[in-house]
Amino acid sequence: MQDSSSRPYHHGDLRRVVIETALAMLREERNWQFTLREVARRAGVSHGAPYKHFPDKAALLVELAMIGFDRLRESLGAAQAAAPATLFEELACVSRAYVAFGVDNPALYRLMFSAEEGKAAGLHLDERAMAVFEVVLGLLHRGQAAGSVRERPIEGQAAACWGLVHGMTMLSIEGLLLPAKVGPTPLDSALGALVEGLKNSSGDAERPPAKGSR
Amino acid sequence: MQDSSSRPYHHGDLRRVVIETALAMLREERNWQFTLREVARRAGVSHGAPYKHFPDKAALLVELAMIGFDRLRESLGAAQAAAPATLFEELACVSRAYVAFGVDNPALYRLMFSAEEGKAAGLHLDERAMAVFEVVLGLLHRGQAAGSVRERPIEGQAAACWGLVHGMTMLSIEGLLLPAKVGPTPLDSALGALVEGLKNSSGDAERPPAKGSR
DNA sequence: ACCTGAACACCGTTCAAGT
DNA sequence: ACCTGAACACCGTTCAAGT
Repeated sequence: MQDSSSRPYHHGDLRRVVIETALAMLREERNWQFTLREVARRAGVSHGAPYKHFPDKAALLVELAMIGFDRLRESLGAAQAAAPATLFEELACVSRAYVAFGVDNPALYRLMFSAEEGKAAGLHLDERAMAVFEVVLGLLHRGQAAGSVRERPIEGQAAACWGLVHGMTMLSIEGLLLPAKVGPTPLDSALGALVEGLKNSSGDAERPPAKGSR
Repeated sequence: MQDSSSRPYHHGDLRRVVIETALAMLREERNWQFTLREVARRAGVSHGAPYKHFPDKAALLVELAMIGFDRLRESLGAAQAAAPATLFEELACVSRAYVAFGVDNPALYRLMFSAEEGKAAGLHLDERAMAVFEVVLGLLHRGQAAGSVRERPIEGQAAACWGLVHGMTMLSIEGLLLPAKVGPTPLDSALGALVEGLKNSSGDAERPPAKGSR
């Protein structure tokens, strides 16, 4: 803050600049296949400079993915705060916010789920992903406590929610949910069906699902 | 067939060889980021040769994706043929076959949903994807005719199934369905919840979903 | 008609050298 | 401590030239 103008170029904090430039490029394209050299070009540094702050291009990608998960979780939190009282309405709001995040940030969202590393970068990435998962988990947990969600192992139901919403997001991004084929509001239809399955439908909740359990 | 041994090298039908080499490489790695030059190397031709059969690397990728969709649809068909009588058991079998296909062919599966073209290549790719979607659609259609699937717009419910199964497949491939977090059989749990929502549950099927319809 | 090999413009990554 | 610029090995793509 003090002498930030003393050396306007030769860059005070690359790293932040690199990250923000990359995020901007992800916002512009729908592929996350940007080139490290162009990031450097846009940031106004030589193409070797980023290597003082990231060991790898992969390391930068992991960093971006983690930021993406953080932002997604924030989006979900905001949607949750603004949601109506009913638990299933809340679930619907959060789901819509999730899909909207993916559709608004297709390149970033796809990058988040392209891992291909995770090993060398430790499990920090998976941790961030799990933070998103736990939003759903907490929601269903409250629902179960309140008696509106049926009494089944909760992780399976949370996985169902995540899977459904993630799947709808990816299909939307890929442009595969053509209204002609899939109806005007596929997400709401899908949520409707799933909610019907999660709901503790007035009495017959204790009955085991089927006869051929085995 | 006739004089296939007259020129054993200098390649009778590259194109098929290129495609099969690429498929083999997709089977070995979990990224679809193979290099065209290595395909040529493995096929024993110069790196320029493939360009006589594919205008682009992207064109080869589209071709591979179409093959992938065809194989997926075949897998689903086989699972359907071997499935038990109940419609929801059939749905479960098909779903399990779907996820298994993705988990067994992670690179190919991810390639199939990486489009990024679709424009120049015409809509042939989307057509193949829709053939997969229509397996689900047909299944639910029969279920509705038999009265076991509730009377809602069927495309939305089919979209729900596709979204759920696609999402579970991708999360599985990405290794994000950790048993510790998600339970031992997340797919079955998820299917259970969804099926509960699709089912025409003995009488109360005609009731509209909620009061705040608007 | 099909394939080769040099060529071009580009990458990711490294490393001595500058400040 | 941080950045530059040449260098290396590699790509995708093109194109004259071979058979």
